Amino acid sequence: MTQHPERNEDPIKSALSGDDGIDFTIIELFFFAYRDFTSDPDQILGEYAFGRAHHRVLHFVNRRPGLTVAELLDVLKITKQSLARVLKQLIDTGHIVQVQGPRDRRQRELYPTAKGRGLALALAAPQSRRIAAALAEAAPGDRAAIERFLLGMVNPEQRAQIDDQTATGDDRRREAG
Amino acid sequence: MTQHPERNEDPIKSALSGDDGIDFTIIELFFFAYRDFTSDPDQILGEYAFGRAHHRVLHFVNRRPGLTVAELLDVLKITKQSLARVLKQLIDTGHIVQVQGPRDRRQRELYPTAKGRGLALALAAPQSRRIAAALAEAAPGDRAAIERFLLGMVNPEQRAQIDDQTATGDDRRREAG
DNA sequence: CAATTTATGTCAACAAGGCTGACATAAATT
DNA sequence: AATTTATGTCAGCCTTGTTGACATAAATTG
Repeated sequence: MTQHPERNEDPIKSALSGDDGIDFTIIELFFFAYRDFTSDPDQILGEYAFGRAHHRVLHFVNRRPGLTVAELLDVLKITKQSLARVLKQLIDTGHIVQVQGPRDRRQRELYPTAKGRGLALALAAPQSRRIAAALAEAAPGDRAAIERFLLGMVNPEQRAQIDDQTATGDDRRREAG
Repeated sequence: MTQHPERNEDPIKSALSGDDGIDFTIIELFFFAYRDFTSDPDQILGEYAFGRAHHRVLHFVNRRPGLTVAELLDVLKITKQSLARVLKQLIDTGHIVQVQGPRDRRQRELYPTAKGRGLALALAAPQSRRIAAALAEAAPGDRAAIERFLLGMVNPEQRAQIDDQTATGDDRRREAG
């Protein structure tokens, strides 16, 4: 009985902890890890007057060249208008080009240019280095466990999409890990 | 020689993949995992007209009751003004109370109220469930590997801060796997 | 062929939550 | 007494998300 009954306005002095049945350790680690992970490309983006929104668009256009605007909206889960602004800037600055869809000429297939590819690689490099450093201390087999965990954190409906994506010409080092 | 020399404006048709020396698999998994992880509390927050900024403040005030405004700014890595807006709302709605610092009376120690504690728990619950589900398929020892990895993703200077935090009355289940 | 649906683009307006810079106050420190 | 520190607050700006409405061209359907 360390806790007295308290009025609603009273300060609670005890820390919320894992004892409350909530996995605060991983909740918090995930928060800090992602915060620093996304901070890596920010300096580079600043030089181009771009933000994280540009980074995400550039990333997925490089990962899935030829994807349509509708597909990109679905991956990013943002609205058309939010995408339009940053996409326009990326096109105007020559990082991305639009190609009329071959089957359906209403569609606009999005491709990176050499410039866009270069920037995407430059942005991903420090993130990849951070990951490599974090994995350097890991035991063999940890990579697979970490990938399983991260995939398990994704909404089930979305997992197939990611599997497709990563299976399409992706990281062969997973096998060699 | 599948690639011809290209002009800068030409579309690049090949997908960026792990072959480029970048760990795109984990970069992307991390993106999707975090996106869905943060989406969990959003419905609840909507009912209170709160956003993720409120969630973060509420979370850390519950995890470290009595922390000062300056300490909170340091943890969140945002500016005083950004914090002021959401903190004021959380105080006005009775989720957080300020207590004059006992040693230094300029300081404002931040504490959750019963209401604020309740909301913090409600917000963390679906996130914890998601983590538990992702870990359910994991092998024994995977949790430790995942925690090491996530901690390894955090900037080294910040790690001590997190260690302190999670060591202070935190998740004992780490021992029990 | 005409009507409808679809993929995209665009305009206007708005909100959340970051940011900076400036200034005020009270309390601690020198 | 002067300075520094912790906090609060005002004004204004930017990015990136939102909604709703409308335009166009192309595909699809009746």
